[in-house]
Amino acid sequence: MNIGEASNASGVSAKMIRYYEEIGLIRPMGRTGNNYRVYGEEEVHILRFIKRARNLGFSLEETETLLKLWQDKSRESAAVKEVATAHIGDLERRIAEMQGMVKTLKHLAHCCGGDNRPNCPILDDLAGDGAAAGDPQAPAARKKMKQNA
Amino acid sequence: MNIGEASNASGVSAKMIRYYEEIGLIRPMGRTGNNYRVYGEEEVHILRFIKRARNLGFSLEETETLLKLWQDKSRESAAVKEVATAHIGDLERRIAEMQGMVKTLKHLAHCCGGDNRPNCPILDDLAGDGAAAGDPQAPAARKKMKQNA
DNA sequence: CCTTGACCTTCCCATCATGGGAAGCTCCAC
DNA sequence: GTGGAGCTTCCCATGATGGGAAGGTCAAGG
Repeated sequence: MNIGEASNASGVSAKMIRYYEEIGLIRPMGRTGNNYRVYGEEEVHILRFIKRARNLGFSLEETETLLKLWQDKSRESAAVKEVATAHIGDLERRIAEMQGMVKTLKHLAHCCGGDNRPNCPILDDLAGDGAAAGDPQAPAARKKMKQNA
Repeated sequence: MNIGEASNASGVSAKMIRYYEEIGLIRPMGRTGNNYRVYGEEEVHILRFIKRARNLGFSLEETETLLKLWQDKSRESAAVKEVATAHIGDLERRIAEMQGMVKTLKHLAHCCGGDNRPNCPILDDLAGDGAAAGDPQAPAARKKMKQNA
């Protein structure tokens, strides 16, 4: 099987298959005399595993961990569950963050006339005219900062 | 005001302030004799606007649009609302996608013993042993593909 | 005066996962 | 043998941000 067929069979683009090989996520494939990579059913299975993990939002690093666990017949399912649970937590954090944005935005959009007049509570909020809800944190190290305003 | 003070006052890192200038999001600042950038209250206000927009998840491109609308006193609030509404839609799409992942993952994690035995439904799912839910789409163009399996 | 160190400058590189595209092969069918 | 689809490698781009080096500047304190 050439890379294109492996791609079709797995749903992973040829570009990504080569990339996964490059970063060591999958083993370098054997080559035919013409220097084409050769794939078998097992490789396709692995690629589908990766694809599925990516579809569930796992990073390539997490995917690698899962892949190794999958191939380790003496794994403990607790290890797998831990990766999954951490990922769930991560997703939920991001979801909550985005939901906060949506909530604020919906409120602002609701208050905005959306007509041909310039007056707009959305811009007012962004400009800080109302009480802005957001971390009022300065980002940089800010260790000593000269205070010579 | 130097860049560090503007950073502290706005919550935008100095690095990002320079970057925003580079990509044209903010106008190049005047320099003092020592080649330091100089900021005033107005610039800090703009930076806070940007910061707030970023906190609400707007891309820099959207932020630029909003910034221009903010500075355009003859804008129509409909234009602002449109940007916000589109962004809300985008966020909701992403939230839904992630919620789908969470739902699947929680189910799988729930079914996983999480003990010292190797047997694991999470890996089984990733390996495609069950009916996998995910787009069964091949990614690449796949226009002609030789089919000589 | 000189040192120290906090600040500024520019420039390059890294992230994360993916795609685009060029240049140059091979292979197959016609 | 020709055309075109497929393969190879290599470089570049994305979006937004951070890290860090190399070097200039400024202010305070010895």
